[in-house]
Amino acid sequence: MDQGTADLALAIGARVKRERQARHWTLDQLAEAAGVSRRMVVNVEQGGVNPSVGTLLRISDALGIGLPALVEQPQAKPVKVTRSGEGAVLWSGESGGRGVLVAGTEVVELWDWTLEPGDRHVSEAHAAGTKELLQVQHGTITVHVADESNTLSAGDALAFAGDVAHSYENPHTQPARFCLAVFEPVVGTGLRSEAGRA
Amino acid sequence: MDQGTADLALAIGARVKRERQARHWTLDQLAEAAGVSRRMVVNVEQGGVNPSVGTLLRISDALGIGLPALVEQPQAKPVKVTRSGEGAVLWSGESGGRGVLVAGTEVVELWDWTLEPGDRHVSEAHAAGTKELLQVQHGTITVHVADESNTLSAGDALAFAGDVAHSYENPHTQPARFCLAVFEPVVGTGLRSEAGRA
DNA sequence: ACTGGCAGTGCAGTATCATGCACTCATGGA
DNA sequence: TCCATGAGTGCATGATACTGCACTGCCAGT
Repeated sequence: MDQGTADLALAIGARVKRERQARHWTLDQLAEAAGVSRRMVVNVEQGGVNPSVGTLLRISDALGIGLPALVEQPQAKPVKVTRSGEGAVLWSGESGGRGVLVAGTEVVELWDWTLEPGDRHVSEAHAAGTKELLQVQHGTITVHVADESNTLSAGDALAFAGDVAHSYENPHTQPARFCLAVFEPVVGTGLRSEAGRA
Repeated sequence: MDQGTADLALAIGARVKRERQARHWTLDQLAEAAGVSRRMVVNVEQGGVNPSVGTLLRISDALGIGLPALVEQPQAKPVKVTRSGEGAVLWSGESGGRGVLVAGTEVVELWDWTLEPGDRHVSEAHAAGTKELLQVQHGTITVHVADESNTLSAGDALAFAGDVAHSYENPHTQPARFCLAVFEPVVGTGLRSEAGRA
């Protein structure tokens, strides 16, 4: 392993370890979630090996971060100004479904959504960097994110980037309810570092 | 090599070949510039192998494009589904209550908490700036933050700073359940970068 | 002391990445 | 026709990524 590869391996390892610990995951949990051996997770975290992209892909997948983010060389990123995001909008469907903002601070919001059968809520893309996390409490909903649709039943959860157009839909015959956490990065004041296109 | 890895290998190969041909380089030229064997360049271009990051680093270096640009997934999938029962259990009480991480990204986590009668979970103070938002789905819980205690019933919600010691408790006779969103600001070394969205 | 649970190491075995060489095939120019 | 150049293949070989297991050390709880 040459010098450049060794540096990269160390940087990757530091990121993996950091992300794993931020989630309070053990080595075993990450290993199982990623489908690689625990031994390999240790090796990668310590930068002691030159892993294949397949291995890194599985790890980055399990962590929910992009592979490019994992392999970025440590260097200053260009600062990108993001557009202003629209405020959260209360919504109600014609069948009685509604989205209610139940708690919020400047950067995080927690919503309680009820979708009656047939209800559908379409959301514009939010500010860049917005993340949404939801978990279904009962019923079944379908979430569309960027050409992709995911059907979720009670207990299922979903994490996705809210900076693309997305929608929630209840195409079934039973009412559905889910909680939704939205994180919008602060724009205007803070500098937000975004991975720049090379 | 699994399916995801194979797809990625093909995408990488296509990019390498395109970049090489755009420069009117022969296989030998790229191989020598990158310091890898010509045989390996061919294999990578055809997506027939699962190369190590070291190899890809040398190739991306020779081509003058960044490694992240090479490994970007064709259609980035910033969506992660957690199926019911798949979440990592952070805490479980002796009566059967538990806290399960159902969805999370780098900065936000969504938890599904169940507190059986008598259950009590005490949390250390998190990093400065941490915010927690929760809403009770059913039952009644008492949340202690700093010196203050709040009793919440179904539908009630609470937002508070998580950077002080706090605890969740169910001193009643019915099981309780609530969803909890945690936002942890990143105060680290500045190593963190945001995943570039494709 | 005696349990877990987690982080990390050591080692043997297997899969495969990666190399070097020899070869075919196609193109094009003298 | 002969020769040169570049793309791509088949194969034997060495290096190492990756796995699984056993093990140590550490810490918290009882």
